[in-house]
Amino acid sequence: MTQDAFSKTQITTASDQVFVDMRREIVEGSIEQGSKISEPELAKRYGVSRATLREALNRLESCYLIERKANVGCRVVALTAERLIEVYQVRSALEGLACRLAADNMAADEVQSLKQLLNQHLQTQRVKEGESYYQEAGDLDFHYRIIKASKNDHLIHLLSNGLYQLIRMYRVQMGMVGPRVSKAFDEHLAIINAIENHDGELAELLMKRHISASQANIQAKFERYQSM
Amino acid sequence: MTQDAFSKTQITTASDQVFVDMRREIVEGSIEQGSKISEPELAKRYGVSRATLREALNRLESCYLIERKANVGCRVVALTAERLIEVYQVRSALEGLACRLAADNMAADEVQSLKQLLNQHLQTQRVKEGESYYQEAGDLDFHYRIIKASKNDHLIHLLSNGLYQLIRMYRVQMGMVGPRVSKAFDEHLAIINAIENHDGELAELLMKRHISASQANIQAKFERYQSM
DNA sequence: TAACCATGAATTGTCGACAATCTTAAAGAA
DNA sequence: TTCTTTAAGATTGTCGACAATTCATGGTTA
Repeated sequence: MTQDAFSKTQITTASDQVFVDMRREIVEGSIEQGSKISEPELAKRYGVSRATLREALNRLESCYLIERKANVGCRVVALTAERLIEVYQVRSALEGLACRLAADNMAADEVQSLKQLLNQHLQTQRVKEGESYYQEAGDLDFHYRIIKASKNDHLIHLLSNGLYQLIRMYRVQMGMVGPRVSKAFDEHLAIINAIENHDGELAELLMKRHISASQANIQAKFERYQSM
Repeated sequence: MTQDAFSKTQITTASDQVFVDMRREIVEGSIEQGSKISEPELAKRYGVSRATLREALNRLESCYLIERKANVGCRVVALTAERLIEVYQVRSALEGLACRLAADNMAADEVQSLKQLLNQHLQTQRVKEGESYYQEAGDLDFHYRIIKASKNDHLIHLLSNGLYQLIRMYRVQMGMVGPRVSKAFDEHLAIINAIENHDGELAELLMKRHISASQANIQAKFERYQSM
């Protein structure tokens, strides 16, 4: 079944629940990056059998949060500078594409709704000065809307189920809060304008730059983090 | 474990074997596209338990060859025109990126080796006139080398484990053999030249065009196929 | 007739136990 | 000492059975 990263999807089975729980714990760092995973231990902790746990592990592997080796076991993905660059290169290409498609497809009222969302975020931001949660959530929300507007289901799945948890893991564990708030807002605005004008080429370019800026930001933080 | 789509990776476990076997059968159409999958039936057929089979099913889902619904079951992916377009849009973006990175990274001797491979394919092509297998394999080989030359492991995984089996499925089941042989060869050559000159921008552009041409080709075939 | 509800069959999800493999640590040889 | 070998322990892979859910069939009612 397709587990969406953003909207709350229906959780029907026990392995669904374990998957969602573990995903959160890994992204937030409760389960440490790079650490070995013991199946018997985790199965006991979540109160399920190993079969159920392994089902969840398989899905976590699909979204790149853990790595498996046959007859050896699972390990939580390790956050490295190299991987960060790799992931952002892919993200840039895919979200650039999504943005171009959105510019082609998005109807006028959808654009208006997106603009409204952005203004709303700005207001919330002003009120809750310094509070980082809203920024992160707002940013995610903005990107997710554009991704969905691409109307390309395969692309949507690839980004929201495949890449975004890993990206979030870097951001959360690096404690991304930051001075990029207002700048990011301007960039978002420029992207919306390009989409509104159905200028796919420009929208793609702007999105790629926006993501590059985000990468530079997090990368700097990562290097500072590693030198400690 | 990471199952590579091209190079023959070590098969250690029973579910590995089932995964590889089923993958081939799905891609080649022995297991019909869109058909429902019965776990008990297939488990018996492959001579393994359901647990082992389900492990394989999970991996097949990761490379987009089957789709699961909770408490309902699995279904082989259905080949549709819409999905074909979606997949090729993603492929274009990702392989364009790979090609650009390859142009940045590839050493002179690697480029030479790739050129040699291409010439070799041309010769084989001339000898085995009309035989399509070599063309298909040659094309795959060429693309795979460039993908690997990107040196971006995440991208490599995404393409070779994620997208290529699905693309192959379309190509195989549409019976792609065809008049694009010599044209594709010229396009490949132009791409290599751009890479050799470390002109990443051009290499990316040419690769995207090459893939677009390939898409147009298979799409036409698909529409002809569907109208029958 | 058509729509709706039981009931049973079949399928998927989950469990605990066994087999195969890897890891660790101790014992022995160079 | 250091490297190799071996045996015990622990971990993963696989199996068959049970529980929960869905699907198909037939019967009932409007």
